Amino acid sequence: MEVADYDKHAYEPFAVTVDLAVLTLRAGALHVLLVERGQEPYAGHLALPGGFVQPAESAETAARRELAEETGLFDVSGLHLEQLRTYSEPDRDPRMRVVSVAFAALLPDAPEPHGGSDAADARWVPYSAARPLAFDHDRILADAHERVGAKLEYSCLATAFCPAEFTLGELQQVYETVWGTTLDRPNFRRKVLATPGFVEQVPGAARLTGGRGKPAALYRAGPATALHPPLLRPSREGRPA
Amino acid sequence: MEVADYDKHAYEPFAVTVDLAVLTLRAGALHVLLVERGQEPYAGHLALPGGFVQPAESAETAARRELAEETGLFDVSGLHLEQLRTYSEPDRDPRMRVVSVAFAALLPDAPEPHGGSDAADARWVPYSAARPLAFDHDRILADAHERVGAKLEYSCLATAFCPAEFTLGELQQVYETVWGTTLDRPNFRRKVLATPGFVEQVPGAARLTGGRGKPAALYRAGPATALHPPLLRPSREGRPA
DNA sequence: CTCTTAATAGTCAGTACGACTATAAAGAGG
DNA sequence: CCTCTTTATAGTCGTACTGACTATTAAGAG
Repeated sequence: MEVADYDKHAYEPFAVTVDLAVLTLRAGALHVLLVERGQEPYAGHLALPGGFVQPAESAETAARRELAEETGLFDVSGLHLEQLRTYSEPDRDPRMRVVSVAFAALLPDAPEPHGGSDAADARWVPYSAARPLAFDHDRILADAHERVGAKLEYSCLATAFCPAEFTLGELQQVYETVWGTTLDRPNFRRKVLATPGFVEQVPGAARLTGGRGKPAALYRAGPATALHPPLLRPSREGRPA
Repeated sequence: MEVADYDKHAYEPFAVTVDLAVLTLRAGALHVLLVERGQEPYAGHLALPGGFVQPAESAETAARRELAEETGLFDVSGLHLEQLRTYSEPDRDPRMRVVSVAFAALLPDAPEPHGGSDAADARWVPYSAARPLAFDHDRILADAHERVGAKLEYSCLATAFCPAEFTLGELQQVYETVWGTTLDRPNFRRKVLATPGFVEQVPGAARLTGGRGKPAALYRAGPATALHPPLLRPSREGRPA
């Protein structure tokens, strides 16, 4: 079949890429993985990592491949990768028509990327210092942040930011950092423990959080994926007067 | 600049399409707009309407254009159109590599589509009778249903299914139909009215819902877009024992 | 005129949540 | 060694929200 006949429409080829908003927590601050562009346009600017989708792979597969290439990680199979949305404005790349499928990825720890061939200069940048980015990546990054913040409310996604075993204080830090708020510690604890399957206590040991204070019990992620009822962000649009 | 040099990757062209899951409520049942395919593959099968993205338009623009063409509607500017996700599995179309950006659209009333040139046979089909569809459209439709059901929980989207003026009973029917549950009427009413900006009462008249019973007050959509706190679906994963 | 239907008003108990206080267990600094 | 600080954990209390109900009102059907 001739492609031009397809469903009575003209067939127009597009370049399809993936863009990755890879988020992690380092030293209590949200960081995003960025690469420095070496070519025009936006040479010297920071941009989200990404690349072309290959002929035989899906956008999800391409996203995992690019993630492995740019971070040097090899266990990309287990981590959380979420399709954000697709950006297709005709002028978003000045050179040609590029449709980009954006993903958000959440990493627990933050190894400094020892770039593969691809990303000699990929590095973690604090979220607050990430702008301005090349192309429409500012918007993609903002959308990723908003999506992750929203998903924390009604899913167990927060554990994706934590190592295999973590304390409730660390889990709370995830919420506080992504939401940019502070939470009441006893209330947070009560809420998390009251949600069946969110976290499970590791029987044996307790960990010293790195320094002072009473050692905290260790937990690992439970089998649940959704939070019922949700853990809502404070403030936003306030209560009815 | 030569496209093959773009960011050290090979440039591969893809066909980019939009697929539309257009939902409405007719006679208390969820319906979806489908077209009958005239060509192979899947000739004679039902499929979601859609088409190619043109060189100068975004996927959102293409979705609105296709929607106008396939339904014969002209006021597509005001209705709710939401990007679902992008489907890019390499073998989703047996003919060629097609990446499709899927949208969910919500229509208030349900005029029988008087097809433009494009969709001589576009028609409303009850959601329960919609499968099997061509390509991976079963999955797209299911994703659209799930997304719409989830958005009803925390957004004011339900009014998009209703005409400009509606009764609380009609609004409740939207929730019940999309969620496939029944809701307690007084509780639903209390919840909706307690959310500021969700609905506003039309001062003058009351409407007879079409037949029996006490006439209901008319409401129109308010300025709010989000529900705080959300209106959660019942059941799902039950309460902790 | 009565029955049915649907809208609206109101009650009540269980639960969740925000704000708060109290206690326990570690390190830091004298 | 003793105390202060820090962090984890336990518990309290009042308000708001929710689910399950009952009651009343206003229409059409027969």
